[in-house]
Amino acid sequence: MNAQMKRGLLDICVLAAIKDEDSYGYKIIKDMKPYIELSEATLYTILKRLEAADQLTVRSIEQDGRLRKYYHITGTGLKRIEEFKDEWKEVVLLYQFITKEGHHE
Amino acid sequence: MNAQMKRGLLDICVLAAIKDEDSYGYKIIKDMKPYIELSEATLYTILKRLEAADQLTVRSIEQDGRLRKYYHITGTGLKRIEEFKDEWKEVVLLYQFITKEGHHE
DNA sequence: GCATAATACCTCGTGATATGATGTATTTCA
DNA sequence: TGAAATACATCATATCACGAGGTATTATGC
Repeated sequence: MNAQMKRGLLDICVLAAIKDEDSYGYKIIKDMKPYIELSEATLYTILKRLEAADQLTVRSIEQDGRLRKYYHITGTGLKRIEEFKDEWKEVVLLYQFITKEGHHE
Repeated sequence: MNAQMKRGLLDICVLAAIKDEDSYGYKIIKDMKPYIELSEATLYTILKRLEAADQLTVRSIEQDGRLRKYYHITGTGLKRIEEFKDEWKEVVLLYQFITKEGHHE
């Protein structure tokens, strides 16, 4: 999938990836890989953005001397997913506009 | 629809708007309005981009002293729409990932 | 034992691009 | 006569995905 298409989808995907269970950077990338690929640089940009927007919270855990940051979705984050579902309806209409035959009257 | 979501869709929408019948800037905006709103600044940016990518051709027509530029889709443009349909399948899978309940095993 | 890969975090610079603001010129209509 | 609609255009700005590069630890293969 190209970069333009990803915009508007990636944020929501990351929220979805931590929705049911707190997760951390490396795992999020692996979990999303079958559906969409994103670089670490992209993910950390997104996580920062979502944290600044109060859509997730962070909790640092030291495990065997290795740092791990767990991300937890907030109410605002869950709301964002719900809003996306509404927006999706518009996207589907747009898809129909793109694929329908004979626009002219 | 937010700006991020529009990216990756707008180019294709403009191509779809001229797919069956040549059209010009102002009309394209009006035709797309029920489905997606875009400013003139955005449209002319897109038209320039699509022309540079050989996805459409331009033909200037003087009508009652008023300039009108008609845009015509090329084979490359039609191919782009077809490619988008494939990409759409990935987007739908992504939507399922976002909306499914219980990601954890 | 040692190199390579995997895990796990991070920053910086760049390129692509949607949009508001702004400008030009004509026609239509109240 | 003046406002709105038609129709084009440019520029500056903000957002954002990503490649390139960096640090440190643990696991794996030879």
